[in-house]
Amino acid sequence: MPDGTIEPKKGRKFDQVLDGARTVFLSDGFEGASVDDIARAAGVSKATLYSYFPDKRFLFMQVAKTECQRQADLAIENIDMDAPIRRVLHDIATEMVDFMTSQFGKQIFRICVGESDRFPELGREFYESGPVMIRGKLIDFFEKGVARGELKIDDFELAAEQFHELSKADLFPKMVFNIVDDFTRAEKERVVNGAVDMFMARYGV
Amino acid sequence: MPDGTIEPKKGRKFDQVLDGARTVFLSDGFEGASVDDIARAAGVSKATLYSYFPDKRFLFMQVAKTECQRQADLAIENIDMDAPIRRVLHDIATEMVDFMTSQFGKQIFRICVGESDRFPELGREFYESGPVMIRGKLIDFFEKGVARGELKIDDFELAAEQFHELSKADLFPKMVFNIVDDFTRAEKERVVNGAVDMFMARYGV
DNA sequence: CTCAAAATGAACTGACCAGTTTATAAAGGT
DNA sequence: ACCTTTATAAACTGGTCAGTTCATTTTGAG
Repeated sequence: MPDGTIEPKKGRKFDQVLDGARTVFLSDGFEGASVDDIARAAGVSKATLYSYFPDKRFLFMQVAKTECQRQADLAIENIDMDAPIRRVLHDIATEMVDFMTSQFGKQIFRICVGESDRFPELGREFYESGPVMIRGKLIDFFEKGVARGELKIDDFELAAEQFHELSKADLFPKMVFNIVDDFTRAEKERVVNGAVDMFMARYGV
Repeated sequence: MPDGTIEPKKGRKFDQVLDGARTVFLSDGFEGASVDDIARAAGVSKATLYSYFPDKRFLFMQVAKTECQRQADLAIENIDMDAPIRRVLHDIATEMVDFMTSQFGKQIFRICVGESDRFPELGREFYESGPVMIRGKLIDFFEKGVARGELKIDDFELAAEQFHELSKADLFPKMVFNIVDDFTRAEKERVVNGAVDMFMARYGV
């Protein structure tokens, strides 16, 4: 039955393998995940898996790349850039915090950091599709603010990085060192509002 | 020749093993380091190693704990807390940046993050002896500033975390994702001064 | 129905590694 | 010199895992 959906890329079970790999890698990390586990999770034989992907590293890179792109696309386009400044900053910071504290955000960060010696290109991949993209969006927004005479910024790049970093205050270390697993909305709001206040105190006119 | 230095703790080669372990763990991570490598690096037989430490995990924890303590002690006591505010903030931020960008700081962070699922207690250990200690010092300092009427702070803990986070802007992601390995003094100064400016804009009277 | 491409499962290879054992050798204090 | 504690080298156990092979089965198109 060759109906509606076109076969996207490679063979029939390509995506199936990718899905299984995503699940297992995300929960066990790179070393922790065995290829047998992945094959089992994907509902596919090991031989089939190896007919699609040359080795474990390649499979891993593929998963990481795909997921990062997906998440970046997802998070970027639901913010009204024309709302009042404090509002926009608040929304962006909230978005970043929510991503960072999500199960996926946490795991992908952990893996990128943990494996970045083994996979130098993985770190770069993540950096480009995460921090760099966010910084770009922030700078665009700052430029509008300056044009409207509501902000005064000399070093745009630094300002963007500062805001990004501020939005992680307190939450990030607790998250990354496994002190706590989840935060309440109130805990996040405290940090987000703190970031907005600080940013406006420094760069508001 | 039982001369000057007293034997500090356990057997003669205890520290020798610890040193070798530190070297190898720091360069290869936990999984990456083989016990044979460690024994070789320590100039000690595997049997000797196992006569001092019950297993690899324990040895690793010992190394991590020792190193964290050493580094924390080292960094804390060369700042003149009674200098002008901006000066003190500048010095503290510089200290933090220098630690973070050091080979050791980078590696220990990478390992703590990468292994924090395998070793939940490791993350906490590092968190307590690093971020928590720094925050404490910062809060002490802020309180003096407020008492002198030079600062105005409502949420001290948040302010400390914000300053800590600000001091890593730009540098931290580049470091942690292996985009760059080293920063010039000027690159660090840019961020440190940015952190001080922002902090004072928000909390200065 | 037929046949070739795709998938299966299970066994297998080769490598690595944590931790143990053993027989042997070096220290070092008394 | 003696004897116990400590160290050594090397072999060995048992386990895991990436990647391969192959004989067999499933699938799906013409």
